[in-house]
Amino acid sequence: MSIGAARLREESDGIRRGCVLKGEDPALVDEALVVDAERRDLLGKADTLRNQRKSLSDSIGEVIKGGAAPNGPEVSRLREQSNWIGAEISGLDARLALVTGRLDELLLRIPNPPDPGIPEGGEEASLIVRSWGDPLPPHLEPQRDEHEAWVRKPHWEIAEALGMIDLAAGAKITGSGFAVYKGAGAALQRALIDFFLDLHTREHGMTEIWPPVVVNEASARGTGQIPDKEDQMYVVTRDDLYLVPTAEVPVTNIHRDEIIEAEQLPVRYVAYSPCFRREAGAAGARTRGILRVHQFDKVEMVAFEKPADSDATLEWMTERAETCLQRLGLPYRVKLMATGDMGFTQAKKYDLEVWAPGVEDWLEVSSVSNFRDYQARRMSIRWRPEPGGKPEILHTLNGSGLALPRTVAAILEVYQQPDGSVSVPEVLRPRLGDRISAD
RNA sequence: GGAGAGGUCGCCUAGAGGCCUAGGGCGCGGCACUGGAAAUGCCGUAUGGGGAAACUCAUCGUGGGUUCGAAUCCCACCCUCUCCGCCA
Repeated sequence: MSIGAARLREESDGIRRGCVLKGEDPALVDEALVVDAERRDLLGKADTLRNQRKSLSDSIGEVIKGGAAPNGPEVSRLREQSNWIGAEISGLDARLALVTGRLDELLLRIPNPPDPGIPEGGEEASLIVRSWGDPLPPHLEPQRDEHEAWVRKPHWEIAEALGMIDLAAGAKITGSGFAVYKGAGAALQRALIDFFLDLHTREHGMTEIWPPVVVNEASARGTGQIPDKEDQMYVVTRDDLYLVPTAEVPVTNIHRDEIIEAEQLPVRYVAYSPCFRREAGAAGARTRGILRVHQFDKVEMVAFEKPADSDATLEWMTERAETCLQRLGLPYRVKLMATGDMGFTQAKKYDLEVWAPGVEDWLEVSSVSNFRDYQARRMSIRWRPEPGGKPEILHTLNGSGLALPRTVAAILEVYQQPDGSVSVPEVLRPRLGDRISAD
């Protein structure tokens, strides 16, 4: 994904400022402008030469049709001229390929400018915009319930006691960071996926997608996993395929290189998929248990919108993710990410953090982003504002709704009971029964 | 995996080195005819790049090659269909 060359020329000041806000070097913009100018210059020259060669070729045809010998002096003279122009074109093409490659490379390093009005700064500047539910204030007696005076356990202890998650088995089968879900643990996964998909399709009107979880290079490139986050992905080298790190990759690529008619918009998908992430170098207290694993499950929302609608859709999509947590009765807060705290490719992003009273921490369970035209440009996903009119790049958004492991962690910690069992959130009871207990 | 056929404009199809700046049909849009419509006729109808514009360049699955010149010939790959093999 990237800024387009045309936009670079038209909005260079804003893009420079975006670089500063996201901690990138604004000089990239000027460098890219220079390379772009060179590219257009070369393009013009090569086009003119091609035009000349075409005329020459045509006249060779004419002359031969007029009776000249194909190997006679007249034809040979024209052929020679054409060859000479051809050599020039080859030279220009070679330089053009070089310059275009250089431009692409520069454009890829220019971040999507943040929307106006987003708090400036790093993580500390990110803003809690609202919260829901009533978590125990972490700074007051976090580990004790004042009525029953029992110690809240972290989810890995609960899960182990109830035989729901077997990390050791996962490590044996595959390696560290792969979990085996068992019994009620497995059923909980299935129930949550089912619940989220039903909610988003039946009540939120999204279209369910069940995508491939292995994708080709073009798809990985389309959503920007290549070259940006290559180290994050598992690669099937024998077939040049990639295990998806999120359903965003296959689902967004559904419409790569397509023009969507205005009346089809908005297109809103929801997809469950397992997600595979190498998480190279990640380890530590906040990754314990199932908080950060190499394979996890997630239900992802993906939207294709008219540019004028993407602001509203970001809010809508965030609320749809919040609905998941509300129905599950899990207290959470919504964080508006500051300019330096969001990713390279997002224009605006909200994180949903659920309160996990056992580990006394806020866990990120959803991230909802508006990419504006940044992602769609690279994938050439367009829409047609006027029937028969010129296609324009549309806007894409996506958001988790929700990621399972941390949701499971929060459910276990919030709904744990003094006797070691876990009561099942109301909405899951039709699928799971009232209670998960050891026997 | 093996053998064969094929991938051309939104869809169907013509096209077999220069007449392709890709023809025809369907669909779609406009206009004419009409009281209104059907039918009919005329015109228009891909995408991207460059250019103020006129215009120009690229793209006939993708990438290479041959040639003065490639939708057309050669090579590799991808995809679809049929048959065979294998198989949840």
